[in-house]
Amino acid sequence: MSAQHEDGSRSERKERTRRAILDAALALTRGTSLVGISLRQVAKEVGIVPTAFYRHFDSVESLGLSLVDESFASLRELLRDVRVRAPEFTDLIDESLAVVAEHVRSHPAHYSFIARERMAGPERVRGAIRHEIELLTRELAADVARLPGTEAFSHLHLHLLADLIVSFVTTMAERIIEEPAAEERILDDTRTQLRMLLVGALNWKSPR
Amino acid sequence: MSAQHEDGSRSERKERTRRAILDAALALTRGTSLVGISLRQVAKEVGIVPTAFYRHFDSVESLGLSLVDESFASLRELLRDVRVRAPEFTDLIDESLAVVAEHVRSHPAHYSFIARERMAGPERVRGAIRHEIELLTRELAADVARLPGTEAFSHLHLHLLADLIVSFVTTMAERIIEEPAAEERILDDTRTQLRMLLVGALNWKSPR
DNA sequence: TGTACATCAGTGAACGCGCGTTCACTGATGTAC
DNA sequence: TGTACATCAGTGAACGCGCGTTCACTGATGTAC
Repeated sequence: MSAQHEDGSRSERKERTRRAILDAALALTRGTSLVGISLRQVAKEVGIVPTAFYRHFDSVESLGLSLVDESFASLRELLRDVRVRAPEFTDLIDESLAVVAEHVRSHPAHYSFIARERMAGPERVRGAIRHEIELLTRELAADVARLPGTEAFSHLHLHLLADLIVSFVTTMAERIIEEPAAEERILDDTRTQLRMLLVGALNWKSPR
Repeated sequence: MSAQHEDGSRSERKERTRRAILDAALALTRGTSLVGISLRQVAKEVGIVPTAFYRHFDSVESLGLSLVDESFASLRELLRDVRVRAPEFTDLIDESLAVVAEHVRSHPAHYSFIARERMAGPERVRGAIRHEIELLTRELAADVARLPGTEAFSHLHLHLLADLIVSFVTTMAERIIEEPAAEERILDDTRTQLRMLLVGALNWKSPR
């Protein structure tokens, strides 16, 4: 009856419990924040005794830091996908957004976790998210620099454009998560907005 | 020594306590969320006994709804300011942003409250914020429709442009709150980004 | 292959603490006459 | 203006509950010989 009677080696079973803890935290924070849930709620959801939690994480906060790592691993995967597939796109904006929407659909918990904890999470979690977004923006700026039409952009302006795109995609992801049934409309709207933006940006020349 | 010995009529003193509760909640949620604080913490901060809280609010959640009302009253005031002063602006973007920055500086707690609770607050608080943002976006769309250069915009595209501007200003406000010392740089960056956007939007013609 | 021992994920009792909420109360302020 | 009563913001004791964390433990799995 006890957990020890399940399949797998000891380390496999430990990893499975760790996974269950991470998933339980993602589920429980839906509609609240890490600061609004307890270690005991997580343990109960997983089906372990509260003290067993400490075999995997020091605290709910350090569990949160692991979720930040995971979520950004999935975002990097997204960026890699777009980068690899971009050369074959006939409409860069349209098809890039479709890839984003697909990722949001397959990792909704990660995207909404980041959206929530970015502003309201424990201090160290907020710091980790801020840092990861900064890295991601820099990666994206390097990608944008390879697009035709951006030759006249200064380093700063490339960064600002990348930053704009990140905030667009963030907003779109938040909206899809909030109202998944409206995904198509949200995609249409964001596409229009990005076109509005890029028509401007690509006619732009950095001063001096 | 007791609270009853302070100045003012009974209703004035009640209002003063109510104000102190609202302010205490704004202070305590800095860096967390309404879901991360307790009624007892608020009462302790104000200097009243926990049960006295109920003379003013049913729960921390309904206190949150009052804070949403307050915060959006301050945002509407901002919008009115910009609207009234816009005709005399020589540079619309530049001077509108300066007004926003000024408001963020004078009501930082309200802006950061909205930024935090928008994604992570109690369900009804999130709903109230979503609703207020929708109303604000509609107001802004009506303002934008009066600008020269927007004649070719459809109703939907006016709304999308207004929505873009709201998300820009939101992002800028979040950044100023996060790093008040960098206000000047953040303003410069946002100004550039808005120009990038508006150069595009004003060259835009709504299809059909 | 079998045995003896080490490891360690998960258990369960116990702790002191802060929580939201109830209730009957106090005493200054407000009001009616 | 003075008196008698009503109102009501704030008090303080009490409640049962879930919290994070400690500790000694159990017993299946892993390892060394």
